[in-house]
Amino acid sequence: MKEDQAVTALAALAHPQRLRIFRLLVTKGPSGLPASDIAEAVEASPTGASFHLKELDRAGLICGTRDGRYVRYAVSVEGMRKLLTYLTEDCCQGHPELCGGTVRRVRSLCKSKGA
Amino acid sequence: MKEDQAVTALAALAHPQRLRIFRLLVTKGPSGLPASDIAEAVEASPTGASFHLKELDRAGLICGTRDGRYVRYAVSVEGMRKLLTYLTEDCCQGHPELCGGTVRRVRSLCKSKGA
DNA sequence: GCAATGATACAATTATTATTGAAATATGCA
DNA sequence: TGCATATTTCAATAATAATTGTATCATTGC
Repeated sequence: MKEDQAVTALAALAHPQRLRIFRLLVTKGPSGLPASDIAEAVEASPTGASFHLKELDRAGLICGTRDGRYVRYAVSVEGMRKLLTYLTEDCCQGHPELCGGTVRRVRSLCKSKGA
Repeated sequence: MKEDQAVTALAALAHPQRLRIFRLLVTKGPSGLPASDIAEAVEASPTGASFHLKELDRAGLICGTRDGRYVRYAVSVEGMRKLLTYLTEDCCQGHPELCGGTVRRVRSLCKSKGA
C-alpha cells in the first residue's frame, strides 16, 4: 500500500458518520447493507450518506454494488486489512514481543491518559 | 474507546508527514526518537514537526517525554491497539472466519481495484 | 549569568473539506 | 409509458485544517 492511499483511507475514516458507517459494515460482513438502511442507522440524510459512502468507497474501504433498486455496501476486507498492515508494519524493529507482550503493561507518561 | 477519540486519532494519522512519523516510531518501538531526529527523517521543519508531533500526542498515538534538552517521542502501543480494536470490533457478527479466511479471496467489484 | 541548542506557541494566510437543498439518474412495477 | 422509490450529482455556503515565519520557552555547558 502506498502512503497516499493510506492517507486517503484514514481521512475517510476520520469523520464521525463515516466511522459509524464503516464500523456498522464491519459487523455486517460481506453481505453488507443497502444505502438507505445505512443512512437511517447513522442518522444521515440520503444526500449526506451518499457523499460519505462514496468517500469510503473511493478510499477502498467499502464496496457498493447495485442490487435491484438498492445499492448494497459492504466492507472491503482487503482494503481494511491492507490499511491495518500498513499501520503496524515492521513494528518494534522485528521484536513484536515489545508490542504484544511486555509493552502492553508499560505505564504511559503521556498527557493523554485515556489512550 | 469513544467515537470522538477514534476520529481524532484517525485524523491525526490522515496526513502524510504525520503518518510517516507514526510509522517511523512504530518501527522504533518504546525507545522512540528525539523530535529533531524525527523532523530530519520526515523532512519537516522544526516548527512543522513540533506541530505534527503534538497532534499525534494529543490523539494518544505517541507520547513525548523530555530527556535532557531533547524531547523523545515513542509510539503509544496502548493507543495504537485501542484504535485498531475499535476499527475491527464485532467483525462479521461474530463470524470472524469471514474476515480471516474465506472472504480474503472474495473478488471485489469495487471501482477502487487497488484496495 | 550567558550563549547555544532543542522544542514549542502564536498568529495570519491559504487550502481543503463538510453541509445543505434542489435537480437529475436508475430501477422496479402497475 | 408513467409513477414511486432509491441513489447520486451539482453548486453554494460554512467550517476546519495546513503552512509559514517569528517569537518564546527549556535545558545544558561554559
